[in-house]
Amino acid sequence: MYKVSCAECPLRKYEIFEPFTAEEIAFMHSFKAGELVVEPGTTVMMEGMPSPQLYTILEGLGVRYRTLEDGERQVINFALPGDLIGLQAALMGEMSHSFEATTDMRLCVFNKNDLWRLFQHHPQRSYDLTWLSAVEEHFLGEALSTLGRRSAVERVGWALLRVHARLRAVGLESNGAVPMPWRQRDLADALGLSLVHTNKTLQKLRADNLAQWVDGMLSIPDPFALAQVASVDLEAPQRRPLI
Amino acid sequence: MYKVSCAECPLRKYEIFEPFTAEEIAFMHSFKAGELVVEPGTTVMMEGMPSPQLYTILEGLGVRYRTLEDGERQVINFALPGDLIGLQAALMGEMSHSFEATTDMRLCVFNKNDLWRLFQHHPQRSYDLTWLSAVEEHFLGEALSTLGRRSAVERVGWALLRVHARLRAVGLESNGAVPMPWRQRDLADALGLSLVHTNKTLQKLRADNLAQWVDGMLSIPDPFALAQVASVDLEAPQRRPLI
DNA sequence: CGTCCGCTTGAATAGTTTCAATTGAAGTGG
DNA sequence: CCACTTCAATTGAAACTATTCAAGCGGACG
Repeated sequence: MYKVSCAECPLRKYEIFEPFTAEEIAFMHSFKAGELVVEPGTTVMMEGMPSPQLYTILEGLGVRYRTLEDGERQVINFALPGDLIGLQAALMGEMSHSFEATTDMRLCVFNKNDLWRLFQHHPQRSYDLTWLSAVEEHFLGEALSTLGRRSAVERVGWALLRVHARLRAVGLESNGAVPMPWRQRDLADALGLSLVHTNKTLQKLRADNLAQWVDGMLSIPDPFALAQVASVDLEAPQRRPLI
Repeated sequence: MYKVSCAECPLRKYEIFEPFTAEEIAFMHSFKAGELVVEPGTTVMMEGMPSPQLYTILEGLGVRYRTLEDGERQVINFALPGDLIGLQAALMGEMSHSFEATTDMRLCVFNKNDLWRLFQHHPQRSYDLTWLSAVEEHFLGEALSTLGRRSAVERVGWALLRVHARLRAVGLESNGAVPMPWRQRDLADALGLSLVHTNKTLQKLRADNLAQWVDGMLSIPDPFALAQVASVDLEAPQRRPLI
């Protein structure tokens, strides 16, 4: 664990919209407690457990999931750089889902005690935090409709389009492809489908050249065509990292 | 539209935990813009539309839902007294779901412009708002796992238990029964099941005397038995109204 | 070289949807 | 006051989608 310059911290992204005051920059330095580097497969936060800390993903990809009574797993969503992890634990006392790193990951660590300090002295930042929470709620609502009312092809197509767009938004696209390090098992658990059926659906999309997901890389030759097949509205607002 | 005494406003519930200062009470009076009374079936907020206002349900029951491209409807959740409606529109600019009153309803109206004032001058209240948002996220996660990984009996059982508990929590239980004014169609759309299958599942639960939902009233003779059948963890945290 | 893991395949099964039609209660207009 | 419409709940049967079970394949790794 070591301190890094604020320039490397995603909090800096704010500057695009509104420059920081000297006081604010000083505050953020004090807010950031350090960094955490973890290996693939590491469970960073566990459902039901309290956590004294709050994280922002600096680098790497992960997955948020819940475990059901019968041992089944429901993936809540995939986590990308810029995502905030552990707000629930900070506010509610304990996490309602687990968080696991899928690749090597570098996290920016904040102390949950400092959160209250943020609310007291930085209304703009706390407003943004609430905004972030509202955005999360929005995307969960979208996921809910997908699981509730869509066929396998639509679910898989929707998930690939969303993940692709988000990875592009955080600048992880190269040569028209984005990293997709998760397993078919993860996608199946995210979409409420069996592994077998997810596999067959992926093959269908691959055969029609609508989406290529091979060797941990995903490319979507024609997003509009895939959106058509998956009945997805491409115009829907995309998530953008804030903190 | 007319002003009501603060004693009638749910914001007053805070006093249970922490007395208001004179300044805060004055602030809340200024925050509350008035009241809105609507009839059953009224769409209070529409997905995709901005809204200059923010509501708290004082009385009555409603439903939050999204409409999909193909016209299908996904119920996000059922809304009870104490629930905050329209935070998304206030923060993100537009609603990601619609809100409709199921029964006669009385709403407390706030102006979205005042929200920023809240964040600036009342850190405790804005913290609570974020907390509320985190709780909402928690319950959406629970709904997501239910739709993704559970059978029809489990879904229906889960929904009935949750709604029952929430209605009880806001004091709407009488003679062991709570009001359940929604239609089988609404429940089906909430659970991602067909109407026919929802109907047959309800009948099964009724036959086994696990849940009686007739004439708009719901009673659950033995919650533990139902929780058993539905593989639901009764110990899971319940939502409590905050604002 | 053997084991593990992720991906793939086929066949049988089960759960859920869709279609089509009926009932009863409540509301509407002549 | 009675036909007529409407809406929610209900039923049965047929069709289908997705799950489960079971097995095989290939690459990675010790």
